[in-house]
Amino acid sequence: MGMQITATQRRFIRRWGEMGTRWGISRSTAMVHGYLYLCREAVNAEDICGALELARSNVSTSLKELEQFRLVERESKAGDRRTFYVAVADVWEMARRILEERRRRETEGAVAAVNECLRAAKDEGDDFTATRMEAMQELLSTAENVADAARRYPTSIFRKAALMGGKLLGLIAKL
Amino acid sequence: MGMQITATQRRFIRRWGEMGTRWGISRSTAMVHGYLYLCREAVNAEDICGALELARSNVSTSLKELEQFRLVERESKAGDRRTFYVAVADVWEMARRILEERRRRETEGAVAAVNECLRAAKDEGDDFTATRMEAMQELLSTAENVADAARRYPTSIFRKAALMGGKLLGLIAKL
DNA sequence: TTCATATTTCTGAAAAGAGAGAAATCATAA
DNA sequence: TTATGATTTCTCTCTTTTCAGAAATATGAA
Repeated sequence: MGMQITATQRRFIRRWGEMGTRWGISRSTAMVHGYLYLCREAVNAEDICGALELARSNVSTSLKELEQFRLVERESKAGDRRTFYVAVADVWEMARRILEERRRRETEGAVAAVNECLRAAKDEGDDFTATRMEAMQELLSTAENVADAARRYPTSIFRKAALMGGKLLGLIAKL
Repeated sequence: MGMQITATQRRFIRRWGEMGTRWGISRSTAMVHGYLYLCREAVNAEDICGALELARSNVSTSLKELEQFRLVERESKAGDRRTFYVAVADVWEMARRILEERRRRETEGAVAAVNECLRAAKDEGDDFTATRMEAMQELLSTAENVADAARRYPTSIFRKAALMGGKLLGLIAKL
């Protein structure tokens, strides 16, 4: 008994899928996420196929990716061998997890790679190049440190910080 | 007289290009940027072609995209009709501009689209859907507000904030 | 204006990515 | 353990993106 979606929900999901493509997430994956976000209770993969008219395999792959992002959670019902899925409902937690996973994918190995080049440039006595690479290196590792620190705090802080917006920046400026 | 690149620089540029693809920037575009970042002085398009072995057209398109990101600036030399290019040298300013342009591309029109769906859901009396869409809407518009605020502050603040890292979050937690 | 050269846009081919369906694997009730 | 059905992986096709080369356009000196 999968949720049958209304035209409005379909429109939202389609939009969400469209946005996903611009975020480096496949359209199907983002649509599956959009659907789950609009579901009241956990649904199984078959339900998703029915509602979104996607191939079963595609839904499977999408769910796997969403689990990597930690945007959906599995659930099992007694006497039912199928897996059910729910989306993280809190949008701030959602945003945080998306950003965290993206950061991970996008800077994975970068620090090490730049470091390697940096050492080579230094060995060759190419000061200018070394300086530039050093700056890049500092940026990348700071980004990693910030992400690490961020992981240790509850979502509520980010919500607070975001809602303070400019005021917070003004505060920092005075430090 | 374009700069001839060393093996180390080539390695760095190749890496940078690779990273670019994960950031939704084409390999060539990221490579052109990497090259400019390692240049001491402004270079022209032909130089870039020579150093990176890319088609002239490709370099042209890449430079145009980099200008959209505001990562490179044009320069003209007296008695030379060609255009010369330099990359923004400060990595923090660079990061800020990349994030700003990405944010713009990735949330462009999203608030309006979600708002439209939200109104429809409300009209239909679908409270659950409306609530979820409202939350999403709040998130997206807050993101836009933060970005707007961020644009008004100098780069130095972000560097400061990033280097404070976890300490800053701890501070906010106490507010 | 004309010529020479710098730059951009157009076009098509090659590479990468997405997604459907089939085949294989895995898990659980009996 | 076996049978049944859920899930994942594989493969092939279709779509999208990237990028080289050609054609068109723009710019500036004479």
